Amino acid sequence: MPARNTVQRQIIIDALRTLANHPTADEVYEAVHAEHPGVGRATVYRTLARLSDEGVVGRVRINNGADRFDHQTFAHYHVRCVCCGRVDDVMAPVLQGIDEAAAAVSEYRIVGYTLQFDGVCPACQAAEKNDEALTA
Amino acid sequence: MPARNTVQRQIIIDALRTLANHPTADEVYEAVHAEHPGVGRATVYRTLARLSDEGVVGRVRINNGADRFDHQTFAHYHVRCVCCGRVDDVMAPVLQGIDEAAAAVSEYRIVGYTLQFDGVCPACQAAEKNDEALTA
DNA sequence: CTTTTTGCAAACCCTTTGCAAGACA
DNA sequence: TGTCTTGCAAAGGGTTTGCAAAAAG
Repeated sequence: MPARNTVQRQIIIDALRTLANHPTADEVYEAVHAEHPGVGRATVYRTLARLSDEGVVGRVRINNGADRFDHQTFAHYHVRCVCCGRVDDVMAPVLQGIDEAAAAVSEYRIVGYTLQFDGVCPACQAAEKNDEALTA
Repeated sequence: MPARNTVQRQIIIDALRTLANHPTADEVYEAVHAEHPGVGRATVYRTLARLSDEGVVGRVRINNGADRFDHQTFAHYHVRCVCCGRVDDVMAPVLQGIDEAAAAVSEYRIVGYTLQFDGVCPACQAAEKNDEALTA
């Protein structure tokens, strides 16, 4: 059953294209709802889930945090700032043969993997330096 | 401030050693609470968090699911069954130089990464075969 | 006209928190 | 004793769900 081309679906796709930097479902909802107060939260969550199932958008799963959505769909990784929660792309070469390596030591049929980096973003690194200067 | 050696702490450590296969905090709570009804859920969550901060136990972060705890603390990966949610160890060699590779293409100071495999466990593979046989 | 989507609100899961009472060192 | 830890219950963040009304094909 192909997805119906509803007004809401298009609004949500457009919002995702407009919003930068991996918005959460709730951020998409806020943006959509601000412009179109009739659109409900459940619709945004349901539609984002469908879109990512269909491969129209990407879903970035974040440890201990809300999932984020990405209008880019090519394979790439993400890094999350442990200080401020910001998420950015990591354009590292995609790991080759890692599924096979896991399959070789497991009884599972491997269907995929998630790799997430944790780090400190430039802004928070700068803030750290300020703190040190003040403390010293 | 070193952790105090409370009765509850020891009970929780023992429960983790006894429980197999990466229990969630709530599963630890159920087990502990069954034996020691006086121990509350908050204590289990707080204590597990401390123990993993101290490196006494491992914490396995699961995408879209409860965190799991592991009395093994050496570095290894995990695979989660997309059908039943079961989590098992993946004793694949730990990736070398991956933090550096990410750091090379990012402005972030990389502090770590999380790698989680998704797959289908042996039991669910068998169940799939049964379904096919019935459908055919 | 049939089936899918929507919107709302309530429910859900997992986890954290405020606070007074209790336990440790 | 002074401080850390506990237990309870309530709140919190993020997401899903039941259902009747509305919209798509």
